[in-house]
Amino acid sequence: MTVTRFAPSPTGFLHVGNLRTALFNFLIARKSGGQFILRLDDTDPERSTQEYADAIKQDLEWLGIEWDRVETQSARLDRYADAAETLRDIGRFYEAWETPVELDLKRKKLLNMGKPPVYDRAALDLNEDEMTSLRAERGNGVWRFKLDHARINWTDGILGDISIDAASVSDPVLIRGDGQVLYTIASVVDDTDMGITHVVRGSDHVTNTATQIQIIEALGGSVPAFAHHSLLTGPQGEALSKRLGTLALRDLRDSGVEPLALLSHMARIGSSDPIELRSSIDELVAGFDLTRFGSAPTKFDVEDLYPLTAKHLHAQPVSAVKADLDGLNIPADKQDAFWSVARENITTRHDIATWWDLCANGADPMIDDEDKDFVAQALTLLPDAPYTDTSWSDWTSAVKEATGRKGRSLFMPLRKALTGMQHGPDMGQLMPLLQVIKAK
RNA sequence: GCUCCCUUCGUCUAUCGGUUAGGACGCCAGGUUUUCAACCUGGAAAGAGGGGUUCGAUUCCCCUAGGGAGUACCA
Repeated sequence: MTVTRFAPSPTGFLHVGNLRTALFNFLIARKSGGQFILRLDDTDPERSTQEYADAIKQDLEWLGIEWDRVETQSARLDRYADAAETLRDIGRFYEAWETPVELDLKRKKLLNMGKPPVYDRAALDLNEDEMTSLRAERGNGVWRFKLDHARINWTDGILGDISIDAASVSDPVLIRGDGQVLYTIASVVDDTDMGITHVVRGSDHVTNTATQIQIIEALGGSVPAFAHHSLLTGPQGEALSKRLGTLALRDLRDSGVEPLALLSHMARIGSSDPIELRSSIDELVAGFDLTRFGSAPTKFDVEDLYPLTAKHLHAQPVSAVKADLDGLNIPADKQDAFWSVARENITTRHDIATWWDLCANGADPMIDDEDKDFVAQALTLLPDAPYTDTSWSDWTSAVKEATGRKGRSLFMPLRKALTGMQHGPDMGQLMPLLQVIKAK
């Protein structure tokens, strides 16, 4: 059975980049009838918080991305200790005592010589006495996984055949000096234990994947299918990380982006399938195909979400916006009529209020100088509210009769006088809802 | 610096050596509409640069330029 996971660390709010990863894994699982696990990678106690963990769940729930179960790394520390023991037993794990400053120095030295900044494995040459004195002097060292210096190959679900020389990568630190287990091993132990079959993550992880493949093999696990999607960039191709502050899912929600608009966009952007608004998650699942995604960096423009949001809203029945309408104190008997005139003139739900304000409180008239007399004359022919379905046509017919104006020059000045705008809902339908005509 | 990935209309992309280089979104124009939207029709719009290989290169190879990522006792 297909088992996928989304493994955010609860150290911040989810943003569009995270969502893409979550959505891919979710869709793959759903499409094959498999399982989707939400895994909280909280091995870093200094940065992980319960608040962020809760926020992540809320954001996914808002979007309708449902997980089959939640796993938490902090509850699985004994499993990581077991794995560490195994690696020690088979001679693939070694302790090293260089301080961060020393490592930094070594890196710079190699860099200056034009060589890759790879850890030199000096700790491997330590004899028992040296190790004992280092331990006495500096306490516990870090534990590094001893890579097998061969090429690591895999066929990536998106990138195709990848080959990375293990010698170009440092032996990864798996356990810190203070004993804290690091992501690299926690992740592979979890993936193996949880039977993860497909790992889709950002291409910032390709090097991790190379080393993790060796760790999985060393631990006797089976290597899942890996796929690395391209990273999102801003509209100008700039790194998205610079703008992530404004691209948190909760900020998008607050600015009125609709879940299905966001989902429809994120599930297709970067693929050869057209980005179209889907009306349900099931539709998204049905049309999802990982092989259609390219590996080039993908430009993301938050503005693209609004046309989709508008389109989604235009198709919604009044029942879908009941809470919004109630919130504006729109009488129940007027909601149907109001929504049918308002929905095609809004981009987000926030815009609903503008139209209701027009209906309830009227608008400052917009009257061109050359239409002054015409509008004044017309207004004398306009009866007082309430209006009906035929009020607009009755009135405009009377005005036409009295003034001889017709067509656009007849209607537009009247629209502007009543609504203060030259565009908006169908006037015939709007009239019955207008409670105040300020121009009068 | 080193490693990996990448470069086709404004954007996301198709093309497995021979195409009028296709589609979608966006944009523009016309139609329709009292307005906007929607809808219909039409249109503009692309192979980073330079070398090869080949009868023929967007496609294969090399170089250059550019973009993204990694190079942590973060994830």
